[in-house]
Amino acid sequence: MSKDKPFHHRNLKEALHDAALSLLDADGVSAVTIRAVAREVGVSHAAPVNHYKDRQSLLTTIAVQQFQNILTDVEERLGNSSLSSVERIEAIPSAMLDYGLKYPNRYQLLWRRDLIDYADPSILEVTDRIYDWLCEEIQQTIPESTFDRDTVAIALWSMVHGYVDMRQNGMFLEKSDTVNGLPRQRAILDVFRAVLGVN
Amino acid sequence: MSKDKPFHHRNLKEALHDAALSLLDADGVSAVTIRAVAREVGVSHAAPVNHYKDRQSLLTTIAVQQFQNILTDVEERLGNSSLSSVERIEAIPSAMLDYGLKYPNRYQLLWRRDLIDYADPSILEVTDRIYDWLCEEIQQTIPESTFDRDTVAIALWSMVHGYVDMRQNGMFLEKSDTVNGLPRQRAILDVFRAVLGVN
DNA sequence: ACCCATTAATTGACGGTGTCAATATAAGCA
DNA sequence: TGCTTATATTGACACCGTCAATTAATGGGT
Repeated sequence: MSKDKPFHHRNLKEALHDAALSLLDADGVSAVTIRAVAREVGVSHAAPVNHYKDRQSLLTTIAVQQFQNILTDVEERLGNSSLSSVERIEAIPSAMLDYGLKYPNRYQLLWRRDLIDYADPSILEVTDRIYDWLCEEIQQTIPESTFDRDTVAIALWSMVHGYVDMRQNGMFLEKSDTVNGLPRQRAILDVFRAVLGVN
Repeated sequence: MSKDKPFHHRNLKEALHDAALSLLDADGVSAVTIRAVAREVGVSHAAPVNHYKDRQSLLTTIAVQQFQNILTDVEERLGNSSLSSVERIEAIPSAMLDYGLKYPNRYQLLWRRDLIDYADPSILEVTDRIYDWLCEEIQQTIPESTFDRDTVAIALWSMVHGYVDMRQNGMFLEKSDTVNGLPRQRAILDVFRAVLGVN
């Protein structure tokens, strides 16, 4: 051990969070162990307990922050006032698609109910806000649809999530990634435009 | 140790498979450990290695069998000749929905790429056959659609998978489980009927 | 400046896991 | 019978999460 390492780290909590995220991106969620994270930061194996009660607590904190990042991205997209109404509806699906394809390991973590605590109020809050945005935009565009508003929202989000998840599992791999010159994910969204009755 | 227990189990492989499935249903995939399964069958902790190379091998074998069960269910449904064309298309989504809601832990396992080996040829074969059924039925009903056949198939399967997965994660929980007197999953499928252009 | 309560980090232990090597046992066949 | 092979056991190793006991440093009150 280097003699100049101070006993107190001063901001170990953030350092642990960063190290965990880095391990997650590099080697998947199974690599994000309490001990590995501590090792990465250069601290003893039980040090993290002062900042994260247990592994679930650490992973839940990461998930909250990631959902928050997605929400921020969504709100940035919706801040662009030159969008068509259908583009506004697709802001959330597009954000999820982009995020999922860019950070596969993070995306996977977000839906691991055996690892993160969905009862955590802060995670409920941010996912609810994303969902509310989606419903809001749907309501704006199709105020009187043949379909219940929640049904459309759930169907749309489900489709996007299912696509990202299955694709990351290697499903549909033999199918070309592009169809009619467009990426598959674009075609998937086009399918949903038929539901919305807009082009 | 009971003295009458024979050294050789004669069909340990099937016994391990059964025990694993039982643990999976009861306590989730994290409870399906090599040692717990061996314990359940009453055999030493390293006995399973003779029949399953490692944990991934055991879980992959289970996943293959479960996908096979789903395929069998699908083919039984499609054997009913009194179905409308849209009902035929929905045979696979319905089968997945029913399976996912009935066996949440098994369903979760099917999509855990960190636990099962999707490169296994037998798993590719059975998922491909399910996918081919879906494409076949879509082609029968909408031979010339504005959408690529694979796109519709992927979109439909994605929507169903995403719905089951997110619902099991507690998402959409505050939304009523029924809409207009129909279960939510039925409403979701109705949304997709709009895409198919049929009622 | 000192003391002391509080916070933060270390060390060591416990039971659990997967996996491997060495060993023991039984089966099946020549 | 005896030999080969398949199958199961035992024991070890390196991980893991978590906890209790201990040590180190901080910071506020006197």
